[in-house]
Amino acid sequence: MYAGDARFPRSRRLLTSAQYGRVFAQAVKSGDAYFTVLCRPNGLGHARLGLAVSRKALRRAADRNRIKRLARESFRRQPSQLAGLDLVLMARRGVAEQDNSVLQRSLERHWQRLVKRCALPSDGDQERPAVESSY
RNA sequence: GGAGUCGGCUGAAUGGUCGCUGUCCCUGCGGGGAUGGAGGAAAGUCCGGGCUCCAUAGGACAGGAUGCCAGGUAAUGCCUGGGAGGCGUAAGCCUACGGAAAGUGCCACAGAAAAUAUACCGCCUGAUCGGCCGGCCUUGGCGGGCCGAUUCGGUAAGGGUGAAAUGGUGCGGUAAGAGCGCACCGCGUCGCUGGCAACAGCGGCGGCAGGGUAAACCCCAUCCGGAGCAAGACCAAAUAGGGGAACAGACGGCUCGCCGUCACGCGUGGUCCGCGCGGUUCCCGGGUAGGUCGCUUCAGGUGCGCGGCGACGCGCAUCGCAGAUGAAUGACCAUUCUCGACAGAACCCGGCUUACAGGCCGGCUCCCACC
Repeated sequence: MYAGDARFPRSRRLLTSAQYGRVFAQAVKSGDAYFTVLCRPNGLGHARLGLAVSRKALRRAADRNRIKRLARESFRRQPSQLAGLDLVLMARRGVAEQDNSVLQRSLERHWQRLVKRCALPSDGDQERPAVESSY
């Protein structure tokens, strides 16, 4: 029963450019034709969502609003397994042509993938350098 | 009823569940409740204002905008009314609608010629020469007509062109012609009348300037300081740095809060000397992240009355109608219908322009039918 937890208050969002910068600096990615989602553990007890929907990807403001609302709605309805992650969602060019149900399925896939991927290296959360380039 | 034209309105509805956000109330500070929450274009950012900061004695130049007249307005490049020209049977629509008798530039092709005014073709009188024809008479002369060539002149009527050629039509006139003369139209100018004016009407006078292009330069008239809410005002961490105060090991001096000497720590170095740096606490101002204000109550909407042809103005009553800030105004489900367009506030207004599935209402015009 997650109904009581399915809210989206201010604490569940990324609010400053510093918070966005932290995610961009070192992130686990998940991408498809519609979205790219960046993810990084935040050490908090809950998840936080940030949106980066550029004017370049979606020309009309009405389209940008629709995508952002859809993403927030999907994020809000996720069970608490996302807890402890900062997420930044970026829209790609083709999104406006798709209808809501298609995009909703895409978003759910992203959430699940990122939960799995971030679970593995999060053992120590020791932020090993991403430039591990192994030859 | 059909075709057209002008103007206005609308922009799926109802219920349930889960959210976001402004305001108010309650609270055990976890939250709960009530209520408000995109547009006619919120768009393009093309004009005009308010507001804020900066600049500013006054003027000139440059640059830009506007361009028939009058009115409306906070203001306009907007709107209303009027005038002129063009289109349409009409309702109605369109107009960058000052100046080409200031100067400069450009004008392909065609055409005799494209702006200088007449050269060329053509037309016509005369002169000379040649040819042909017929007339008169004293047979050798006289005086003619027509055609051709050359030439002195006269012409601007005509010359396939072209977007455009010294205004058009008619009559007279002439060797041929020509505003050469006359009438009407056109143009210019002067006067009168009507109108605030643009302009219109009427009358007189002048035979009459001379292509187009000014969204080519330009001339004339009028207007214009710059930047924009990331404007601007305030609060203000951490870190670094600036200024100041107090305290900080020992000894000595004196004008009694400063000076001098020696110590101390760190760096350099193998070590000494030497050289460089100097601690703690508090305060002050600048300033970054961040936050607060600006931020929605107004050139405000609606109704009624009055003034005005109208845009609009005045008065009274009444209503409170988004205010976010990584940025709210949504998602899902069900039912119904004519299956739903363009599109999302970001300081605020007034315009213009552009986009738009459909639906509704009204005025006017033309045509057809019927009474």
